[in-house]
Amino acid sequence: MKNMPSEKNKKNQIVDSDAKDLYSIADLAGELGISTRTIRFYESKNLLSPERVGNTRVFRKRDRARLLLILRGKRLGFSLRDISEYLSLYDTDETQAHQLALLRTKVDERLELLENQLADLRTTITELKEIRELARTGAPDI
Amino acid sequence: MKNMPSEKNKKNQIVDSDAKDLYSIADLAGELGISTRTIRFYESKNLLSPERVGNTRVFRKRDRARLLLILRGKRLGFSLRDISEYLSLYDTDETQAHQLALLRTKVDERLELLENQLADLRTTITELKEIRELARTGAPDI
DNA sequence: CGGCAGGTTGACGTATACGTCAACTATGGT
DNA sequence: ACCATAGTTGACGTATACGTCAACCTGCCG
Repeated sequence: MKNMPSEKNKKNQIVDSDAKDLYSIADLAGELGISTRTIRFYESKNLLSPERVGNTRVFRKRDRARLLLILRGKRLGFSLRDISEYLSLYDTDETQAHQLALLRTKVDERLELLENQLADLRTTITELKEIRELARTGAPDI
Repeated sequence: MKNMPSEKNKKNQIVDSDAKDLYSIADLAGELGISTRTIRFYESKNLLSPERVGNTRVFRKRDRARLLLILRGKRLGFSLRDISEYLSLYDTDETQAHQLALLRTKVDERLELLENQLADLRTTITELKEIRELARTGAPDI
């Protein structure tokens, strides 16, 4: 992932998120270190549905909280599609029973994938160490 | 007062003010038949204080209600300065006692002014009728 | 390697907002 | 007539938002 323009971040670091209840797209992008372009992209993927005042998006606290969830999900390695499914349950299931079940399923899947990758990586490292040891002791050609 | 561009009104006539709680400057201008320029002018006269989301004004229902009061005051012939004084009391006096007293004072002043103008107009009309009668009967030159 | 999918970003034309500096209109007073 | 005031409006340069159409980057798979 590429770095965002630093002047944009610098411009918005004074945003006091605790006191505000309305945010522009530039406010959120600057605060969270993503581009306005990315926020609009997420909306096009139905991850976000901010209000429009005139033609301009206006975000409420709950939109900001939702965006924070999206970013956290991404950091944990979930796809936007997974996150979207999760959030659509968040939107509709007041008891959150199905939401928790889905979350466990997704987390299990993700853990399994990461553990497989970890095992692969360990295997690769072990094999490389073995090859290095053979090269050092002058053992048979590989 | 000049007419506003009719295409602007036409564009915004579908605004459902009862359901919304946030308005853009163009929303309000279109709905109320004034220009965005005039709304910004009122703000510069401290008659209005809308929120900013980013650099953009966002108006809440109470801002809209306040703007309606301003326009009503103007229709009754009050100056913007009078209206501003009235509204500043509206902002600070929860019991509205001073507000009502000031309103009565302002209305009395306005009525007195209008009644004086009415008396002047009646006098002028009476004098013109007298001159017309003299011209018709051939009485002494004026 | 190439292809694909996911995710992000860029280019760009259009629209609207903004603030500043004036200009215009109407009214009243001298 | 001129001047002052109140109220509105215009011109204009700047900034940012918007949506559309691509392009780019990364990782994975065959």
